[in-house]
Amino acid sequence: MATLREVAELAGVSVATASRVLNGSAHPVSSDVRDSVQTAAKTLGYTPSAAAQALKQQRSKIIGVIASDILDPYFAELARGIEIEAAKSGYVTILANANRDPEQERTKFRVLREHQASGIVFCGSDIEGAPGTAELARDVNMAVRAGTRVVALAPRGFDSTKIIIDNVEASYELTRYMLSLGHRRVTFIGGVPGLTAVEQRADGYRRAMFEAQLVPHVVGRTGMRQESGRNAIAGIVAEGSLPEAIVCANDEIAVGVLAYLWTSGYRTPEDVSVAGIGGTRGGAVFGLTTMTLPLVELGGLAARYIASASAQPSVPEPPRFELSIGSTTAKATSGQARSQQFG
Amino acid sequence: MATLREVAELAGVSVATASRVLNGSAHPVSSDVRDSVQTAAKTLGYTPSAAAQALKQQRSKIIGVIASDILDPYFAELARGIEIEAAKSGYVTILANANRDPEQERTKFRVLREHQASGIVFCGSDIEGAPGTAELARDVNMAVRAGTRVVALAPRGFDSTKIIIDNVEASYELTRYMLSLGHRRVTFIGGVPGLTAVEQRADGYRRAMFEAQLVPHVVGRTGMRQESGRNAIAGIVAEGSLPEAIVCANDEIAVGVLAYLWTSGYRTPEDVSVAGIGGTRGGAVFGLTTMTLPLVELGGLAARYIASASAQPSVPEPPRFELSIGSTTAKATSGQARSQQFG
DNA sequence: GTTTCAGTGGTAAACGTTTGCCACTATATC
DNA sequence: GATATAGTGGCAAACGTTTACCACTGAAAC
Repeated sequence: MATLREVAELAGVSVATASRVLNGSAHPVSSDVRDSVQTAAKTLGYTPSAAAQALKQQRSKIIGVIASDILDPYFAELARGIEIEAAKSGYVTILANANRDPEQERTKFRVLREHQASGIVFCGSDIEGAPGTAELARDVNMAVRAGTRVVALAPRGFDSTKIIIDNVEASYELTRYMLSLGHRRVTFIGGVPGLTAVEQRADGYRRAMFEAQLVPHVVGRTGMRQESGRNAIAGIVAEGSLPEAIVCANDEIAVGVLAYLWTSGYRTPEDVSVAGIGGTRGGAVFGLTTMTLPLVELGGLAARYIASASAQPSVPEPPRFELSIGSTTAKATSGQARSQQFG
Repeated sequence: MATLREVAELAGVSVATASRVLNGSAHPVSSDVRDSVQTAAKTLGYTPSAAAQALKQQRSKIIGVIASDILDPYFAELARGIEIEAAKSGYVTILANANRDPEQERTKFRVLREHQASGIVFCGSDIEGAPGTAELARDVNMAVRAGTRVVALAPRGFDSTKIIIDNVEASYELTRYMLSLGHRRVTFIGGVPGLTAVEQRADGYRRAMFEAQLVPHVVGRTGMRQESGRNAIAGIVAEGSLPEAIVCANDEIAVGVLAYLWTSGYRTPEDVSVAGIGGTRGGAVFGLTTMTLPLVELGGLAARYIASASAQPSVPEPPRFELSIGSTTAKATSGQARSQQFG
């Protein structure tokens, strides 16, 4: 690999000048010298050493992403948004999966710092009382004070910049929509116990239910994946009663619920209305009613914040959830209300 | 951030010794000195500078991943496998999405090289005749000769190490399974035209059909996503005829097909058998019959090859597809054969 | 005819590691 | 007692950049 020195020699200038030409600097360089350096670089196929630059400048053009579960389209879309926007400013994205485990998050965070990442984005919220949470918070707070840009895209118990969507409102709105369709027996399904984002969504659901003077039912908190939804609804069906409507903790769970219902001979929305929260692309194919979020944009916001040249970039407003009505929800039928019994 | 020099001073030794203790070296160090260095490092919260290490050693512990589409679970699982295995050896994974565009792949490849990645993994095959393919091949071949480890997990027209699964056989086997169920009108759906992996799968399907003296039908080559499957089957239904069985170019397409069928009142496998290729987790929830591949392991293989300490690591055998029979395929019924007409 | 200054280019000192080489000690070998 | 050798530790030179500082030129300002 050609180095700056070789380019400088070929162009007949000093490395300083070559550096100034090749890696944008305020220092002026005459246009003929500039040209000769550029042709020399092209001839030699010069590639700057990111390592040397990082070492010298004490920061590298790296954005770290610590995701809860990259297999969940919600995070995959977020990661993609970050990557697209990062690439525009010449940043690369280091992806780390942490499985919602604070210990793993901490390890990944440390590694990211070793690589002098300019910024680190946490995708996914924390779990109340998970061991290692306090230590992670300590590390993050220290890094933030040291000038590393840390962004959380979900509720987190540390002092990072926060671009956080309103989970409570999302499920509140969605539940109210279900109620507005005439459903009364509305169940909330899924989620990881203690996961802040899920608790918030459950809270929004409960608030809407209480306001309508209905009893909330929260079940199947066995995870955030499609299987969880499948298992949860299987459990409900096994108990012999189907609610009129189901609000799922996320889209994946909702898709799992649909998969079970459809393969078991139930129909949506005739037998039961189902909705998700998240707005991933997967839901769209199933015509899922869901609270959507522009995920790619949200990721982009975080990347742009980190890549921003300004010393104190303004924190962007988080996007808002929007209700996207699909074909998995419909008005309650009188038959529905009578034929089934609420657990 | 504490540097090695600070640690060395606190421990009362030279930086050389500190380096030898903290970053594994063959040079022996007495255990008491070793201890004092380690405690000093702990006290100061020493974090090695990956940039400095990369600069000095001319390679950094980075594995680059160039994926076709990170939103496709197939690649997401692969990426996850790479990440898990990479992390075990202290490597970090840089993820780049290239949308199957050789120009983008080239850009990402260059950036990865700037960061002195030890290795780069291409996930996803190339598209015949796509502009920029030759230039990408030139760059890759140059990098390979320069000692960068490049691994392709799908058919590719450059001289990288290859860990490539047998796409032809996968669809051949799957098609034969469909035929063994008694189906005669078997259609192949989906895929990106010219995408090598898809062409291979289509070829395997055709071979099986020819052998059974049946006319192959390949349709709906509009992409690899769920939407593509949905649209393709919608088109087929609009033409008024449903095949007895459908082999999809990948699992995502198959799920899209199922989504359409189920939401349109068709039943699987009663009305039509559907199968995919890939073995992503998503398919499992729908009970999809599919040719599965241990994707996480496959990714791990690539990572392990790159992280290998040996100068000439042996190239691992690719895993083989295995038929996983779900609930979306069944024996042909006599009614099926008579009631419908093949386009 | 000075002085000032914008424009341009070079010199050299970092940045934080790793590692080849040398030096010293203590023990083993002849 | 001389010599080899294993064990241990330090010195200093890189690795490829960036950038503060200095130097020179020519034109503008006085």
